[in-house]
Amino acid sequence: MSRPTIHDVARMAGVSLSTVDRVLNDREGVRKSTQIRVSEAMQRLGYERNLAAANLSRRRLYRLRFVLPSGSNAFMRGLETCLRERMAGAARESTLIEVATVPPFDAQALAAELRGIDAGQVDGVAVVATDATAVRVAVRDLRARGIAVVTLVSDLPSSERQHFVGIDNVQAGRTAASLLGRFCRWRRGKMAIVAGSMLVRDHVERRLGFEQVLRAEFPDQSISAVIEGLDDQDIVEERLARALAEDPGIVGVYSLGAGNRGISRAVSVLAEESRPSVVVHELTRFSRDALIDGVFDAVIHQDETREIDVAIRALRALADGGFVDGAAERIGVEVFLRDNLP
Amino acid sequence: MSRPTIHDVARMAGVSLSTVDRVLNDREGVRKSTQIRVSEAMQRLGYERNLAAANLSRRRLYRLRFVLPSGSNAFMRGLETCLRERMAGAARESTLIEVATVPPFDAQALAAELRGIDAGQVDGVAVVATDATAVRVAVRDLRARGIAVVTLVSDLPSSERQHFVGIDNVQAGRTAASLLGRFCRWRRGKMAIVAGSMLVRDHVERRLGFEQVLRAEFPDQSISAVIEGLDDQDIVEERLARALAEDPGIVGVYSLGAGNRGISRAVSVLAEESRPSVVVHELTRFSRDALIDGVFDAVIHQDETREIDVAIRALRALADGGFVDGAAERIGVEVFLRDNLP
DNA sequence: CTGAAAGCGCTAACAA
DNA sequence: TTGTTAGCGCTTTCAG
Repeated sequence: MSRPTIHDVARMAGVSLSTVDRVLNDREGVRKSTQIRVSEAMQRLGYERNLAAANLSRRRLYRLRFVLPSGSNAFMRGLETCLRERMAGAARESTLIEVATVPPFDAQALAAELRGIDAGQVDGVAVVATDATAVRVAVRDLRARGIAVVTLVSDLPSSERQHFVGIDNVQAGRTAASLLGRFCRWRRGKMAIVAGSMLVRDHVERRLGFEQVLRAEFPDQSISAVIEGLDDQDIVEERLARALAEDPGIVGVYSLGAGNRGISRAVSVLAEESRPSVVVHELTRFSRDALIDGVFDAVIHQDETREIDVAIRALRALADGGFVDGAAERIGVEVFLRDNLP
Repeated sequence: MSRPTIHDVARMAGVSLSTVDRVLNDREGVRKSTQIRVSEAMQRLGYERNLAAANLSRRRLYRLRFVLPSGSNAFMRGLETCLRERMAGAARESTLIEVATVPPFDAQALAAELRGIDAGQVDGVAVVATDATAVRVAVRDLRARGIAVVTLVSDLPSSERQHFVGIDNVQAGRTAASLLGRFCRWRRGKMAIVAGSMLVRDHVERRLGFEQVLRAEFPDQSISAVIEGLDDQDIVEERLARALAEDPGIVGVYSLGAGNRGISRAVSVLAEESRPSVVVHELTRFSRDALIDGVFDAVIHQDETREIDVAIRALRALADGGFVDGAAERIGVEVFLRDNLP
């Protein structure tokens, strides 16, 4: 037969629909004894609430707010585009998506934005976190106001966010080393790391993973000093070009932050046979082109479409008082070569 | 405000709810002129039907049948497990999932199974196709009976299946070559291909992609004759072991079918320094272990969880007369190293 | 503390 | 050809 409804439960427990509804949503005003009777009836019938019907009746609207860094970072703009593309579909599933942007790396601005979010307007927030105390506090306040919070792409450990939607960055770094180490086996030398800033948690973790694996598995390769490119393509280009010119022993480059255009330019001016192997992060139209042109060897990626979908599902579930299935909603570290591009 | 409902449309068009419902579901019995009036009202209001409400009213149940090969193939068993894990969740979204298995590579058995599916019992079918005319015919009949059909993992080109949920196997082969070519740059030699059977379309495509890239990008490496292992671990082991023993020039192995346990055993008996680089397909607990032990270098994978989810979404959409967003529901060729394992 | 009744947006008899 | 009415499973007043 079909699934039991509150009618079945009501009949079995000998109460009215409203009473079943009360215990179902544990509202107050039910005598302990009847509450038990109803719960037992639910148990026995294996009752499960029909969420669609409940949402229809309630005219439930999930109001979600995404807070992203502004600026030219191609990955973040891609995330935003993807989010906007999801809006129409989400509306059909009664969820309203709004996007707010704040200056990147600016903890105060981010905290202020979060503080401005009203529980009367918003049910859940997904935020690309900047790792700072002010932000942690702001997240706690959101939660205190009953708003669900997940972090996206960049986590905020030991905060009260309920879930993190993003990749394991240590793993990403390890993967980069594993690739670069194998790619460079035929010519020992130095590996150059280009980072945005060692103040950002993701970058530190990626570097850590990279160095772990390179040292353990490819001891013949050494690591040259880290180049800080501040995620700016021009600075990246200039500093990497200088490093490559000064040290012809560099056979591999791992860029773990943004500024792929700078990497590409610095490498492609070299004669083909003296170019290092290159692994970078995030598949964008720029890194894609560089991959196709053979300037980059591999791109480590996180699937932004999936991240958005997971964040939406997670926030909806949390807003309903549910939980997130970590394993099913995991975001994996993806590897792209020229040959498996989407 | 909130979204317009049929009430709004009815009022604007000056008709009753039933009439709106009639044009909405283009049922007959509506005068052309009123049908136009109603459609215009919908246009003007930007009306979109609330699927959840419609399904509630209709007590809609999506009945989906998955048809998979039986046997010990670890990937297929993984698919089945994953499917069974989805059942409970699917039930909550009013979709009933049933699984049927048929002997692998047996087109007649598969066709018979499909022929036995009753439109009164099933709304959509996902099938791991065996490429044969009998199957194509069976698929056409299913469609003729009004049942939605998608192929899963293995496609059935130029059939009437409405969508294919699986990876691009040529791309998978190219990716394998790209990896193996780069991994073996330090020691030229031969690449051994281990296939299940060249009668299976996926395997042919993977081989094609592999050879394309190897020849174009790594002309120093040559390809030794294809070893047919019939997807059986013991046969695979024996034949690969013999090939490796007879030809010490083999520096790379690409296994594009099943039988990973056989590959692993044949390789791991060799001294570490004389082992070839190995790339195989499908992440299972066996290939995973081999990856961790350093016996395999990379695994090309298709995400079965995602495949199941996409197949379910696709079939539901098709059963409602909708369509599948190919780009959004694409299954990518994934690359796993020891370091980015889930 | 508990129940009756109306309604969410849509569909499905049954009349007219 | 069109409209009325009674639900789908759940929530929400408002009485009692």
